[in-house]
This record gives sequence, C-alpha cells and structure tokens, in this order.
Amino acid sequence: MNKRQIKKDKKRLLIIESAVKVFARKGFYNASVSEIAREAGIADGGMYTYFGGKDDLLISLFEYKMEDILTRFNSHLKDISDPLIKLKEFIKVYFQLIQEDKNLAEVFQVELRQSSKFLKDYHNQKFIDYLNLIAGILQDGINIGFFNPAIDIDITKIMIFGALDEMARQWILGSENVYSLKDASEQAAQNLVFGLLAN
Amino acid sequence: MNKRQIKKDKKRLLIIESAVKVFARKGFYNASVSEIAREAGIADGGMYTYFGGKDDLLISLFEYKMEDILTRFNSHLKDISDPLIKLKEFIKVYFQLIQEDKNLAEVFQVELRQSSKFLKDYHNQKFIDYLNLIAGILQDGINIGFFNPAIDIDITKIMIFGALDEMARQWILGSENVYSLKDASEQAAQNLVFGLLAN
Amino acid sequence: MNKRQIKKDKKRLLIIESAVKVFARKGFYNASVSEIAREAGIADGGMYTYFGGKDDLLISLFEYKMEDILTRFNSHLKDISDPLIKLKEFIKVYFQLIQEDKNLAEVFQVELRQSSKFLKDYHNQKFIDYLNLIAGILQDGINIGFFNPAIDIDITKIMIFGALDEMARQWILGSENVYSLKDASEQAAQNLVFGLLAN
Amino acid sequence: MNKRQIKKDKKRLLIIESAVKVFARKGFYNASVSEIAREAGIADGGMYTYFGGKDDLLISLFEYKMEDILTRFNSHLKDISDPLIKLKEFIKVYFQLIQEDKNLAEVFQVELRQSSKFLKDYHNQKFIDYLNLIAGILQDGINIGFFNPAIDIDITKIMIFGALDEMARQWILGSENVYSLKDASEQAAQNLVFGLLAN
DNA sequence: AATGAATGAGATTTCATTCAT
DNA sequence: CATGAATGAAATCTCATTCAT
Repeated sequence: MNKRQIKKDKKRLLIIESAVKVFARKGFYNASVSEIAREAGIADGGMYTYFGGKDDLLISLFEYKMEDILTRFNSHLKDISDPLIKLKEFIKVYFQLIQEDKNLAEVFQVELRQSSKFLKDYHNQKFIDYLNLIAGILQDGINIGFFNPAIDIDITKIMIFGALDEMARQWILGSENVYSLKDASEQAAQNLVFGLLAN
Repeated sequence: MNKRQIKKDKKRLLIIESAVKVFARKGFYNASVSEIAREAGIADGGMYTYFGGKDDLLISLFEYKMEDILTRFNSHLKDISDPLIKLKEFIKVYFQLIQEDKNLAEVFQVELRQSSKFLKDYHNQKFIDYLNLIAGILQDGINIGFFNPAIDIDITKIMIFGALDEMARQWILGSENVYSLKDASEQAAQNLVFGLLAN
Repeated sequence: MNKRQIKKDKKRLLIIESAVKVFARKGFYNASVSEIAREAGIADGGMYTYFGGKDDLLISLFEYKMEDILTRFNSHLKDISDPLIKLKEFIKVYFQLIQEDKNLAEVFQVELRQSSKFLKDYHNQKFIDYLNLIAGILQDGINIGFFNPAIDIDITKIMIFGALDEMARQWILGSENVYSLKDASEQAAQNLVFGLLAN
Repeated sequence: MNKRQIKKDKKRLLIIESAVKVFARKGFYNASVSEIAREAGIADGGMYTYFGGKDDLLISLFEYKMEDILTRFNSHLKDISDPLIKLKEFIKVYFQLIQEDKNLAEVFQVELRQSSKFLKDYHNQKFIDYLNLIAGILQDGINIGFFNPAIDIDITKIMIFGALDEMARQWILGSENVYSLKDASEQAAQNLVFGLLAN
C-alpha cells in the first residue's frame, strides 16, 4: 500500500469517527455536514472527496464499524465450541462493545433505525451477517442437542437481537435507575437459556 | 359536549390519522407538514390550530394512540389471573395490534425510535405504563411461584419488550421471507417461558 | 343617538384601547390581530366588524386619540394670550399627556413612525393640525413682537415638535438615568425661549 | 490581509448597501430577505453567511454606518475650538450627511425608530457616542462661559438631537413644500443659539 | 352581530452539495 | 487535494382575513 492511500484511509476514518460523535449527539437528520466537518477539523465541503454524500457517509460508517464488530465477535467466539458458553460469551461481548463506545452504540441503536426508512434500497448484508452469528450459535446448539429443536432459528435470532438491543438502548438513554451492563448481561443469559419458569 | 368541540376533536383525530399514514410512508423527517395537510384534506397551515408544530404532532399522536393501546391491553388482560396465560395473551394481543394497523406500527416501531432524541426530555409516562404492564405480569408470576424469583423485573421487562418489538419491526420492514405474526407470537411465548434449553 | 349606536361606539373604543396596549407592548408589526382581540376580550375576527383591517385600526386609533389630544390642548390654551406663557404651557401639557398614558405615548412616538412608511398615502391631517398649534403660537409671538421675526415658522414648528418628541421618547424608552418630565419641561422651555447663549 | 478576507468584507458591505436601499424603499418589516438578496445580486439564502439574520443585518448596518458617521463628525470638528462655531458646524455636517445618502438617512430616521423595540436590549453604544458629541460641545461652551451654565447637558443633548432629527425626517418624508436643508441648518443654529425671543 | 376555525400566501431560515480559487 | 463561499430548493411556521354557523 502506498503512502497516499494510507493517508486517504486515515482521513476517511477521521471523518467516520467525527460523524459517529455528531450523529450520536444530534441524530442523523439534525446533524449538519458542516458540524461533522468542524468536528473532523476539515473544510465544509471536505467529506465529498471521501464520501458520496451524507447518506453514503452513514452507510459507510455502518459498514466500516460493523466489519470491525463482526471481526471482534468472530475472534472472541471462534474457539468456543459449547453453544451455551458461546451464547453467554456473545452476550457479554455485545455489552462490552456497547460500553466501550457509547457514541457508536447510540448511532447503531437509535440512528440506524430511522435511517432504515430512507436507506431502504441498501441491502444490509452486514446486519444479516450479524444476525447469522446468533443463528449459527442456535443451530449448533440444536445440532448437538443442547437447545430445543422446536426453536425457529429465523424468528429466535431476531428475538434475541431485539432483547439485547433494547437492553442496551435503555442503558444508553436511561439516566435514572439504570441497571449495570453486567447485571443486564447475566440476566439476559439466564432468561434466554432457562426461561421465566421457576424450576 | 357541544357541537363545536366534537367537530374539533374529530379534526384532531383526522390529522393524527393522516400523520400516521404519512410518517409511515416517508418517515418523520422526510414527511412534510404540507403533505400531512394534503393527506388530511386541510389547508397547508391547518394543523397549527390543533398542534403546536410537527414535533408536538408526533408526541400527541403517540400519547393518543398509546392511551388507546393501553386501554385495549387492560381490557384484554384484566380477567386473566394465571400469569403464564396472561403473558401469552399479552404477546398475542401485541402482535394483533401490530397487524391491525401496520402504519401505526411502523410509526411506533421505526419513527418514534429516532425521536427518542427529541423525546428525551419529554417524560414518557405512557411508555412507562406500558412497560409496567409487563412488569406486573412478571411480579404476579413470581408471587405465586410460577416464575423464577431470581428474575430482575426491571431488566426483564425491557428484555421482553425489546424481543417483541424487534420481531414486530422486522415483520413490518421485511419484505422477503418474513415469518407470520402467529408463528412469531407462539415462538416468543415458547422461548420466553421455557428458554432455549432442550429438556 | 340610539342605544345601538352607543354600544357600537363603546366597542370601537374598547378595541382601540386594547390595540394601544398591544401595539405599545409588541410594536405594530409584531402585534397580531389575535392578541388585540384577546386583550379586548372579543373573538379573533371580531375587529373586522368595526375596522377595515389592521392598518385601518392603526389609522383610526391615531385619528381618535389625536382628536382627543387636540381638544385637550385647545381647552388648555384657549384662554392664554401671552405667547410665551402659551408656549410654556404647551410644553407642560405635552409632557403631562405623555405621562398620563405611557402606552399611547409609545404608540405615537415609536410605532407611528414606522407606519409612516406603509401609510404613505394617508394624508395625516390631524398631525398637521397638531403642528399648526405650535405654528399658531409662534405666529402670535411674532405678531406682537415677542418672538424674533426672523423665525421661519414652518421650519421651527417641526424643530420644536422634534425636540419635545425626542425628549419624551427617551423618557419612555430609557430605563437608566432618565430625567423627570418636569425637569425636561422646564429645560425645554428655557432653551427654546432663551437659547443656549449665556447672557 | 489576505484576498479572501478582502472579498468577504466587500460582500458584507455590498449586502449592507443593498439592505439600506431596500429598507429605505419598503421599510424594515415589509422588506423581504429575498428582495435584499436580489438587490445585492446574490442567492436567496446568501446573506446568512454574513449575518445572523434579518435583525442582525439591521444592527450590523447601523453599527457599520454609525462608525463611519462618527468618524466623519470627528474629523470635521476636531480642529474647531469655538463651541459656537462647533455647534453650527455640527448642524451643517449633520444635514450634509442626510443629503448625501437619502436612503441611509431614511433607514436611520424612519426604520431604526421602529426597531428601538427590538434594539431595546441591544446596548446602543454608537448612539450614545453620537449624543456625547453634542454633550461635549455643550460642556465646552459652558466651561468657557459662552453657554448658559444652567443648561442641563443630558437633557439638552437629547433635545438638540431630536430637533435636528425631526427636521431631517420631515425633509426626507415630505414631498410637498419642504424647506431646503440649507435653510433648516441656518434656522436650527439660529434658534438653538439665540432662542425664540426677539432681542 | 359574534364567533373562531380555516385558509393559503408569504416570510425566514437551513443546509446538502457544488465548484472556483 | 483542500477550502469555504455560494447556491437555491425546500421546510416550518405565522397570521391577516374570510365566512359558515
């Protein structure tokens, strides 16, 4: 890779990180390109060299970060074979990521929702990959007889994602009486695995 | 109640219903006040007689519809004493409501999320009431020994809400290979109550 | 005069007084017809029965009040023959009127200025009558040899009006270190009559 | 100073001059930002790069022009020591300025009056400086015994300002039988210095 | 005659995007 | 490549006036 390319990539990243901050602060629609530029320390029209526009910036942000996240999930989970532990670990890593970068989390949790509307055409492969991480764990669990074979994987993966997602969102938004992410993590694992019933 | 007041209330409702349609179609930020007015068959500035502005319209819409929803939940659940059946019924009613008014569901599921930004200050009592419906069921279940006393209600109510919410959202957004809401309903109940483990 | 006519006149007056208050508070352009109606305790569109519109209301207000003012000046000054005393008395009455109704004064001082623009066509006879009050005093003074015959009455009447007007305006607007209207009155008379020169 | 800054300053000035023309023609409230832009030959939203809004434009206009005016007064008067001549010269220069830029004069005389409403908070230092020019002349005159020591400077400076101001305003507004500014200038000096009394 | 909801033109302002320097 | 001024479309909101009740 030549020097010029490296420099360009650095700038792309800089703009993405700035956008994450500003989107988290203001929301996608209320964030102005100008403010992102200011945050990045570049000129107003500067991002147009690196991204096609505000929409493209959001998509690129999502793709870039999602790739990173998927990589991290994979590297954390690849050596675990027990699906139960894998699920627990998945939940733990998920909340860790949220905690590490609250700004990014807010963008994912809150802002990407709304954008699903105007980004309808955008085929969201990374999100599908992400859901399939969960699906994979479920499938493994069923295969080796740990998980209930009656589970509909396509439904349940979304259910699990939603459960974790909402717990994270409330933690991010909530100022008062919020649980710790550690508690959330343990409770989620407990509930998902064993259900609500008393034994 | 006099005639004028009745007419006014009708108009308020008409505008709310129109807004639901347009928000569902375009999203909150991409919906223009003009378009809502056109949908409602009133003049461009017409909604300002009934609502303080676009934001207020969204909040009012939320309050109005949420009240209706809470009433329906309560009337459906009030005579059920078994918490297990109550939970199942809650889930069923939830998905029924989604199916009945897809537009409203879309606004609630997708558009109101983004607005959590500007709804941050707005103390969202109706949403709290809704969460407490779930909390109540959980509490009852624990009290009579059906549900696991180790359950943290404040965490779990959010988890359940999130799980159902995301299942509904994917059903609304998903054009391809979506599950039926009936399947979703049953699967959700199954998973929540018994957990993922095989017996 | 029949009863109906009396009632109508009362309402006209009520609206004028309300308009005075609101114009004083907000200025002509920033005052809404609705706010004037609220102040008057009538319906929003109510003033259109009595006045042709917002502009007409301002003109009518001016005419009505100016007539009153001219009457009061005339009744105060009619028995004074000494032009010097007449001038002093004119000044005194002028500031008395200002003090009596600060709202009205503000409308006259500040708001009627701006309106001179859009009311350009409106031939302001009452204002001319008012200026001619001053002109009359000057003319008398010159005739009987008290005032300097070199005085150009048409210029000087405006000068005197401007001097008093500005003193009144600063008193109305000024919150800090304002003079009393009594001091202003005496100083004005002193300066106008004797000039700035030391004797 | 770099080229870009010079260009920006030029544009600011262009917009101010255009605003003066349009405000003079239509009045502040009836002038639209669009029309000012058209007059300046820039795009509709163009002035927002240079000014915060319509109000800010008016204030900036005032500050900019007033600074110029104060400079001109000072350079004209600085070498005159005789307070009597200084006063006469002040009046002459004042009417000269009015004559030179009738548009600006109209804005100052007519439009800024109305704005005293929204300029109320805005601490108007430039206007105070201007009044103090007059105060300085009066003080000098009293000190060297030319002017009557009984003069209250704070009242009289306002009186003189008002007298000149109104003479100017009537000249600007008046289409029929107006005096020449030369006559006004001489008459004002004569009246102020010697008073109305015949000797 | 009074009411006040409805109208709809028009105003200010924002901001993504472009492009000359 | 970077800059940031300029563009101009579009959005929200206001409000004088009308008119059915």
